[in-house]
Amino acid sequence: MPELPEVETYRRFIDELVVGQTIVAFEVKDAHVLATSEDLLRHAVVGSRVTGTRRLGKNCFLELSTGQVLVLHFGMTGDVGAYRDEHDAPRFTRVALHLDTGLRVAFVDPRKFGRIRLAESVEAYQKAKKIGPDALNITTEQLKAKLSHRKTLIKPLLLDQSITAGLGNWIVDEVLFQAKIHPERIANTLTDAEFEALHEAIQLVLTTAIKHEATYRHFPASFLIHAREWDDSATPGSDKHQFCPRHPDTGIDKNYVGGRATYTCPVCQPAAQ
DNA sequence: GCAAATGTTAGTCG
DNA sequence: TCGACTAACATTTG
Repeated sequence: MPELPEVETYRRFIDELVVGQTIVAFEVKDAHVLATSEDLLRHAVVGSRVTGTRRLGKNCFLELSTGQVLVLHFGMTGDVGAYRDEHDAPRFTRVALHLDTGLRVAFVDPRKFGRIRLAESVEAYQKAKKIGPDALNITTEQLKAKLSHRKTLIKPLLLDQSITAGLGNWIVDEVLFQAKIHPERIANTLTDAEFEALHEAIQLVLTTAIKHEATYRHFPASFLIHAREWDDSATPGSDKHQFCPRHPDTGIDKNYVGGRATYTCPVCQPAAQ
């Protein structure tokens, strides 16, 4: 789940629950998700107050009263939850922050690709990890500057967090569909008009997804996402929602681009020459 | 039982 | 050293 809109939704959830609160315990149920040592994390976090939250791409930050930040990355299957009693802890809770109010905030991650770490600041982390501008803030000019000299496929470039941060697999498919650009187009063949369309589509898809709190089935019917098999309303193998929203007679193609499942409309997104 | 999965990154090869 | 590509990570779900 966690691409930019999900992470923004998690951030808002965390912001409401923990800003102003003091963390009284740092409970580790599975140290696999820790990218900073447990001792160091506990030392930084316990007794600190959370002064604010931030987000950059798919990373969520809790700003601590010590000046440091706790960085949450949710991997492929990360989520957040809140509970009060141990027996209500969500399944796959890996780490829990215990607040002075008695509430516990859970970092939930079945597949354990997510990570929790400590950083000196959001900016330091961004620099160290070479994370590009957030996809909601990048301008058409910046996008063009980073892509127009590249000789490789556009889709893997859009997934590269150092170019712009926050776009994941389904969002890139949706963006390319909305911008009517084939995912295997070579980046340096895009026209100015296509860069404009790309930028506009990024804004459209992200703001729409955040507005619906990343609940896919509430997205407009004009979105390609309804063709993805993991949409609740489309069972694998069925032909429900398998057609282009703009061309009811045209089936959506599924392919692999850069090793990732990729959905396209053959009419809207003509193949690269 | 088998296939697929929303992300990242280390390693390899030119 | 950089760019491009692939495999691997760990586990659940359909």
